[in-house]
Amino acid sequence: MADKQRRRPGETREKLMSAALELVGKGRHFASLGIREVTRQAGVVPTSFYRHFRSMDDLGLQLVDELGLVLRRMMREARGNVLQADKLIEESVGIFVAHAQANRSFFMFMAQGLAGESRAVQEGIRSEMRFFASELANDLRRLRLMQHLSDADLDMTCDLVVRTVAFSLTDLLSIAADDDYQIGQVRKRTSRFLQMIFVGAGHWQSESGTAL
Amino acid sequence: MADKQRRRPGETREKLMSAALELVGKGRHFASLGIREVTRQAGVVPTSFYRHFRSMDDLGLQLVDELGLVLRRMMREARGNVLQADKLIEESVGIFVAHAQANRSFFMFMAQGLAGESRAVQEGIRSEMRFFASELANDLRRLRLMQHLSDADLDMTCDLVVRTVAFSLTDLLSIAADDDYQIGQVRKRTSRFLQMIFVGAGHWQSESGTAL
DNA sequence: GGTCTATGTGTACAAGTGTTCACTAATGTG
DNA sequence: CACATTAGTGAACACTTGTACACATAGACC
Repeated sequence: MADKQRRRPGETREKLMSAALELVGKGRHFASLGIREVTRQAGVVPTSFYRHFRSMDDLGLQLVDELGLVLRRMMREARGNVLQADKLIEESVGIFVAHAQANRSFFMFMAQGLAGESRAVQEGIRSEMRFFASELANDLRRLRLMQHLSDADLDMTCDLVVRTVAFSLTDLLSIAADDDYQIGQVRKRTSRFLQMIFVGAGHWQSESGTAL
Repeated sequence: MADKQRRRPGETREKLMSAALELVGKGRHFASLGIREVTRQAGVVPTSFYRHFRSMDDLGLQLVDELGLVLRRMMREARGNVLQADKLIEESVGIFVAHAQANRSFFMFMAQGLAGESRAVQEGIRSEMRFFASELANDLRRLRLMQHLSDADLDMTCDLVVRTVAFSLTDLLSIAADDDYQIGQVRKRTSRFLQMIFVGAGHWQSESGTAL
């Protein structure tokens, strides 16, 4: 008979969230997942779902929270590894790509959620991105970079940077996970995007009312 | 009795595609739509679906084709209205926003498809964006702008521009369709993004190996 | 030890799903 | 006009779906 043992508290909850991520990782879209499908993937009986989540949207929201942790880990590593700016951009993009590869499903979920079905998930991810951008702005201030920019302009720049990197996700996740050549291409292209943005930021204010 | 009259050829096909778009416009995600649901919305019997599409993915692909037409119309209008560059960026962004508002569902479908479930749809949309970017590059060449950039660098710049605008879609579509103030905000922010990119492009090459 | 709560299980059901089949009417082509 | 093709219909199928209910057990607390 199936055992009704109580395992580690929250174990089933994690299994359900992982199961959803696994399905997303396999190419499914989160919006198309059903409760039964997720519980099946998790090896749990359907009714268990309701012990932890009220709906799939609820599960999505909790995934966003975990996504926040993943992003924060990534930020911490980036801050540790690129203290003195030299190849700052390449390093950061490299770390981003590495994390995106290591947590492919999570980042797929993020990319999906930006235009997803649940308004709340959408707003959650957007909010994570805002936070990320504001942290980036703080780091640049701390490193005394781009000091000629007003706070608002610096925020805008960082917003643009974060968006650009986020968009690279769709490139990154659309190629095979082990296609190192293409991954390198994405990394190079993303780096150049950011370089161009920073060149623009470096020359901002002074001519923000130029032609074109 | 239900009439089995044959209407205008392709009428049901259009009704089905419109129905899918309507559902997307109502906030649903394309990946979560079912055949029965779409046919119901179209006011057609489920079996009719198979007369025109082999699956929902197929319908999605045909929507991408139509999306291409919408984008081309937009390009044509932009080319007509901003011939001599002055407020080029603001004008173009304005036209984009206007079209996005007028074809909200279409652009929602586009935003969803970028990280959607169907690989083919994904690739189709990406391909439309590439085309758009290359057309933009041609226009800039024609206007003798950014002539100091190599072809590759110009292509990269236009790619970045198109991505930035595309990302604005998620902003635009997440706010109410009649919230003119917020729409204005998005337009302004997008314009400034593009300005910064073009400032960067304007100062490229000369210092592409700078610090940072 | 008794009781409460949280977490697990199995069964059940009505509703919705994708797809197949046989049938019918309108249209285009000879 | 005859006829093949196209585009519509309704009924039926075997599954899957979300959710409700009753029940079991482990651990926490008194």
